[in-house]
Amino acid sequence: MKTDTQTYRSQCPLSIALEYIGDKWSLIIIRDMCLGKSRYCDFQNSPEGIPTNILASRLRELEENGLLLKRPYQGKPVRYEYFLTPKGADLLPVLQHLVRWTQKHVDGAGEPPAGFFEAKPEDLLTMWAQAQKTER
Amino acid sequence: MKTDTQTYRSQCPLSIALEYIGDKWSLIIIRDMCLGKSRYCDFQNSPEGIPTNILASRLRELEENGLLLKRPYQGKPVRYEYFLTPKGADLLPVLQHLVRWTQKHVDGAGEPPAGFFEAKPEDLLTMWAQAQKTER
DNA sequence: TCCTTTCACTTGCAATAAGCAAGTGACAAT
DNA sequence: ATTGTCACTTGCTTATTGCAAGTGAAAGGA
Repeated sequence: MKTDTQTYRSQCPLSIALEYIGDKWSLIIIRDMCLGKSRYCDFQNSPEGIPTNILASRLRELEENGLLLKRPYQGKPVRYEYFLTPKGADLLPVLQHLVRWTQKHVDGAGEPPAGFFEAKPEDLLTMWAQAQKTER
Repeated sequence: MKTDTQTYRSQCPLSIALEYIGDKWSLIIIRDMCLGKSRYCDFQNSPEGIPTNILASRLRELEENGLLLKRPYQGKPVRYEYFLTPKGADLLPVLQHLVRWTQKHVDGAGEPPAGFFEAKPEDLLTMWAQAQKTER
């Protein structure tokens, strides 16, 4: 979770992954970003209804952990937009399998948007690529 | 989660999946079962050190939700062993992608056992197949 | 017989996290 | 001057975690 001398509960790569995204909300935010959402209020308006204080703390954690970046899209009042890093975007295959799993095993689940299963992590990095450019 | 008139926080298949396994421990137990563990004390002895009360409640939930079954392997004192149903075993691809993700993005993560990435959900159903047979 | 162990849990309790409602500060629009 | 929006923060209540200890049934040994 932290950057150095991190103390994971075990070295198991699965367990480590769960320390990053093993909760009820982190992957919901990642999903929203995969679907093109990028602002605080976009995340708030998702049907699951994430509490606003939890949203703020999750965005902070995900950023600290390198899964997403935020940058201001306007000054005065500063407003941020969030976008996925490669580390965050690489969770897309996990989301895709979870969606498949639900569709196979749970009745009454909804459909993902068209093209969801065909998407690749690289497709999600437009914003990240821009940020890399402007950084030089 | 429940069997009828279930009330998920949304119809999104990802969100529903997280209501089944979106916490820090459920997938750890599923992982252990994928690795051939089947008894309470096996799960307890895993390096992550799951608290025993949480283990008991997770096993109960996972069984209620149809991801695993338990059956006595001895009477007097009754002792149970747990094994995956197809619904539980089908989470293996999710575990595999999470492991890959950690290996790619997190330094110092351990290696999964040999053959882990080649395994398929069907390979995990020996016990389940037996249970189906003895049921008739 | 009595004592010690093991297994699979349960119980009690303190600490942490989640969830709800309301508030805040910067600005824009009316 | 008032209202509204956005991106949060604060306060508080409830729920979940995590730790330690306890329980009951039986097996094994002295």
